[in-house]
Amino acid sequence: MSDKNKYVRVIDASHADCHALAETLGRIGDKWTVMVVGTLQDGPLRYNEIHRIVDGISQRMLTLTLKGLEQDGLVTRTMFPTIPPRVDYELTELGRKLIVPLQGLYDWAVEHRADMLAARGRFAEKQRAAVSRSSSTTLR
Amino acid sequence: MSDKNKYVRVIDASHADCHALAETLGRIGDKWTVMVVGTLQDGPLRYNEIHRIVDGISQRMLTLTLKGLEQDGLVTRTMFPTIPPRVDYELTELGRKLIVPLQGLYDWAVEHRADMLAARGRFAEKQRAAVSRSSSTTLR
DNA sequence: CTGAATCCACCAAGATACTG
DNA sequence: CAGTATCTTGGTGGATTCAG
Repeated sequence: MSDKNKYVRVIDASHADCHALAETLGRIGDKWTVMVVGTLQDGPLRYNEIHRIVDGISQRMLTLTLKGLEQDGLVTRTMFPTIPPRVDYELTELGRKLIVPLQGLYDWAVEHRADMLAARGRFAEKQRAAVSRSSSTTLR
Repeated sequence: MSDKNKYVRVIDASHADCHALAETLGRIGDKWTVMVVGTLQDGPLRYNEIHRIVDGISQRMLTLTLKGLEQDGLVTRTMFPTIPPRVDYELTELGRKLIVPLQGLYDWAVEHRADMLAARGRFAEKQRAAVSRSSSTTLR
């Protein structure tokens, strides 16, 4: 495990392995999954507790997101057949391990968000300049 | 910068900051972005070189993906006004920094993909069991 | 070669209402 | 409380064609 990284210079040797990363991002890279995982990192929560915390998510999307996470073994679903019913969701060991690389990405996002926004601004500027230049040449 | 992490226990303190991560994942978490970044990590490439390597991506999606990456300042676009035209794409410093956290996620994906597939199998099994149970109770 | 433009199919996701 | 069912819609992505 430790000697594995010695020979891995970058993301992967063959680009075929890159599909693994793309596949994983396809699962957790949607709009809600990481936020739900984020709310669960401090301990188990009930359905409506998550619903209140994430705020903005619809019942449908919360249900689908939780089902997807359960399907991938990232959270456990515990049902208490009481009245009223109670369902707890909790990160599994696998889910907690996911938080580590997610943390790395989070740090990157926080640290470089300003750079990205600045780049957006410069890009928009260049776009407007290019448009005005092409329109002036075509109109005359 | 170094003392910042001392007070960050997990992903974030307030859930509001979690939006930064969700926002970033929304940009790079699509089907093609990480694969394009992966192909560019070894050096600059031309449009058609990327097109051949990524294989499966349409011209439209490649163009849109590259434009998005350029917009966010993750790649640079260099145009040579020759005939035939030639355009090089290269990771910026910001883009190369992104590879580090991406590597972490990649390692997680490779290491735990088997676990996820196993969890999928167990989930499908439980689903089928639940369906057959409910159908047998309703039919009798 | 490097795109842009157009058309189209699919589905992800929101709103709403209903159920056990 | 914890979902499911249904409808609707905006956007995403693929195929194809055109252009500089």
